[in-house]
Amino acid sequence: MNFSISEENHIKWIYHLQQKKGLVNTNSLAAEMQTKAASVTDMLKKLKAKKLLQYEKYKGFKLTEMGKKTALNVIRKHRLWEYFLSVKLGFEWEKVHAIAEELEHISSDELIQRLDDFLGNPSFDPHGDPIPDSFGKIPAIKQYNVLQLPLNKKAVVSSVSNQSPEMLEMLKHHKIGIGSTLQSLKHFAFDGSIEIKVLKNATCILSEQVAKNIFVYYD
Amino acid sequence: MNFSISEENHIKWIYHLQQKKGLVNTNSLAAEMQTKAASVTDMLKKLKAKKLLQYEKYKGFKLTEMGKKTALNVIRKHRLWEYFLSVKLGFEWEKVHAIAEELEHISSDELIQRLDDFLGNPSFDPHGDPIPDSFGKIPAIKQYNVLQLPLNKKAVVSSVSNQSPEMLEMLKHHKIGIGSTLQSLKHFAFDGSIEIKVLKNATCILSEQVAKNIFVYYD
DNA sequence: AAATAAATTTAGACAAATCTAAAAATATTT
DNA sequence: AAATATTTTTAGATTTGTCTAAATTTATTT
Ligand SMILES: [Mn+2]
Ligand SMILES: [Mn+2]
Ligand SMILES: [Mn+2]
Ligand SMILES: [Mn+2]
Repeated sequence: MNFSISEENHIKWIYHLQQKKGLVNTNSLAAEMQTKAASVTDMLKKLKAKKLLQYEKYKGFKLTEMGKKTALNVIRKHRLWEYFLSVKLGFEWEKVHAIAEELEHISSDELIQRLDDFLGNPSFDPHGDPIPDSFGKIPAIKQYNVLQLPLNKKAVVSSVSNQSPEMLEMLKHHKIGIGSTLQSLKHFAFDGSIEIKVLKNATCILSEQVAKNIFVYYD
Repeated sequence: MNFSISEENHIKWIYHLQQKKGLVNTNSLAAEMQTKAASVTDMLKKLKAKKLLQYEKYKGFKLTEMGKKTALNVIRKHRLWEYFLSVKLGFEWEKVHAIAEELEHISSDELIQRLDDFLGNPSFDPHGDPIPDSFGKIPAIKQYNVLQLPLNKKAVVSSVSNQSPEMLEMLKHHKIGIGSTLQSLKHFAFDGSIEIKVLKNATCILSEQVAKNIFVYYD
């Protein structure tokens, strides 16, 4: 089934708030989406009619299985596009969200499947959030700070928690980016710095201050 | 200024029909866009109010300079996305148009600039249509059939006029695609076939039947 | 120059998505 | 348990984009 942009946005936000707060109510959804409670009520009725939502008036609401599946598909598209914008087009991380907010509503399933493959089936978006697969399954992969990484274990950079220009300059210099594979080679007790090998590139030293912002995963 | 999806689609079609037929009228625009004449009239008034169109009722209409610029920007986005879908994601050519019809309405200018650079600033979309630059200028580059290409001149593949699976199989085998650089080395009078070198790849022979479908450009 | 045909516009309706203001239901306080 | 506050829903309006059917204008024939 195909849903409107507004329907998709509502479903997605209900999902996010359900995850974060356990339950959602009309006012908090309206606040989050920068709309009015009356508009939310209108949409709730529509989503109920489309069987995306269990809803009894005045009693609250929550997504049906189909609603969840729909939400996860929008989230999947959002995060894949964010990864594309960041890794392929070189966008700064704070700019990708607004653009992905539009791109997530492009409807072609084949587009998303091909994009996913083109990107190398990434597990996390540039903010470190997991990317659901085409079944809506969220990868059960843990992220680690690079400082916690076992020595010599190959791991993939999934996110960086500081995206200042200074940090970007440094990462660029070392040819480290989201999706880079690296190995931790040695920890130095003297200053907490670590030596890492960036696969297909050189070995380098990262200060503790830098390293604590870099997160990786491995299987 | 930002325009709605419907406004952008109308502007784009008026531009196309203006180019092809010299002038556009209400009925032909309605037919082309699969809508009704009355709906077109409504939109014409809106576009006039936004100064995209010169329009006097019953007298006809045509785009203003600003209207043309807007149309060319939508066309630029459409064709860059088509190139992306075809060359980067490997879509068959007949599928890219429908998806680009949605993607062309994503509003970020920076996105398009970065996409253009990421794609290597292509001059033609996969159908051989020229891609306007960010000023709306259409490249004054001529395309040639590969059979007409001067010997040893390096040229870039811009389009292929037959996109059957059999043709695709053959091109894939020779590692020829949109954006490939090649040189024509020799013409054989016996059967009209040509020997070409695909840069960074091997030399190969193309039958006249294949070659007549391949178009290239050079500067 | 009428008469007729074709193209275009208007009038009025409808669906989607939103809003404000008022009413109704539920929750919290006294 | 009343009174009050909060939350949610309804009623009715607005904007955008579309439609059908009728009216109007322009073009083409007789
Ligand atoms: Mn969105
Ligand atoms: Mn994100
Ligand atoms: Mn379109
Ligand atoms: Mn095209």
